[in-house]
Amino acid sequence: MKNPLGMAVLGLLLESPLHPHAMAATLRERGMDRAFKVTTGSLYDVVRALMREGWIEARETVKVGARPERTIYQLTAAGQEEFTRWVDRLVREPQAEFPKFLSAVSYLGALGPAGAVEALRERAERLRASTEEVRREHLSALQQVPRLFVIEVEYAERMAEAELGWVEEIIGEIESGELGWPE
Amino acid sequence: MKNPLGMAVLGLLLESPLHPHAMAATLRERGMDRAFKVTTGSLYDVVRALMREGWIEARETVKVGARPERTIYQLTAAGQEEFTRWVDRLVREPQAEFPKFLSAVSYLGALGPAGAVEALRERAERLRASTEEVRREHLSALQQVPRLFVIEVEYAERMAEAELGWVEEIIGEIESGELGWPE
DNA sequence: CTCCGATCGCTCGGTTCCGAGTATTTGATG
DNA sequence: CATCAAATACTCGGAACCGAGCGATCGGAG
Repeated sequence: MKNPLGMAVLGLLLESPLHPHAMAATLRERGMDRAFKVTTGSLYDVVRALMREGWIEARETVKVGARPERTIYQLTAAGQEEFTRWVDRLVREPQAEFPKFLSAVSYLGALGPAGAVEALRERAERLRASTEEVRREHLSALQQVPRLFVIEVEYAERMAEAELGWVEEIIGEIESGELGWPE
Repeated sequence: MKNPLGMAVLGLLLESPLHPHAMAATLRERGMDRAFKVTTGSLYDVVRALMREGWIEARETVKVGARPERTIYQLTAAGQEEFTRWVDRLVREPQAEFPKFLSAVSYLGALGPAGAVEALRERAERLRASTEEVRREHLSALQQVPRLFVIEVEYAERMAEAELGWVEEIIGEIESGELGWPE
């Protein structure tokens, strides 16, 4: 049980029992698919794993018309505890992450000064566009729910700003020649 | 071919032909295992995939004593091109990433104000310790190689600082009551 | 010279991931 | 009322991932 989507499922079931499809729909509605990778295949795997661990249980299986059955799951007492432990652990312990940009920057030299500037500029542009959109949605979300419920967006925005700042700075240093280009 | 480890392999082979085990060793020596997830199993899978794509080729298979054979791989012309394209693409196009902390922050509310502060404090502490260590290694690396070759560490440090700053700020806002705790 | 731990180099196979596919129903449109 | 896109709900199997394990060699301590 390492997939954070499992945590998201527990978090949702804390509110009310749901069937997997509804979980995915709810996560997307609330924009939580920015924080959790919500893919249908993984979702059903994760739900099965949560069952194995005894953190959730099937409540009923409903059949409406000739559609596929919906199995509705609910949290167990163990699942409630686990949810809190899970959140706590992930907040407490920084995990080694491997963002793709970090990999790419390791080989920035391969692009040559001009190529690097060009590519970084485009990244900066895209970064500005997407944070602009996030900010807009964030603002409108704040009209409807308390700040604590969308606090992760503040974190995401802050990190995006930091990245953008760094990218712009490096562009400047390449252009000014301050960042030497050996070999 | 999505695994960034493939890009790392191409990057290494740009310098000289190597066998997989040597690739892993080199990546670790240079501290690149902070930017790439280097696991032996995946490495051999990735090398096979690069072969399939025609970006690398087996150069020779050497047998020393009764040890397992070492197959030495080298870059093809197509592989060289692909390497640059790969770096360029990852620099240009921000990818949706799902850091675990972002997931956890989405459910920060579950910890309650006191629990959240406690957990965030510990994270801050660990963050400070690990960045301190990275900074030390970075400084000593700079004595030996040009800045461009370890530029990714500057990025990592910047991002770590941003995260730490945010965490400390939120701790403050929880304690001051500025961040309300509904429900 | 004989252990023993470290290093060398790779394979194996169980898990996890995940998108394409399937099959139905609902709702809107002309 | 016929049609078609969107929503409903899940299954399936190939691909990717990755750590434990394996069998050998080397270097040094006693």
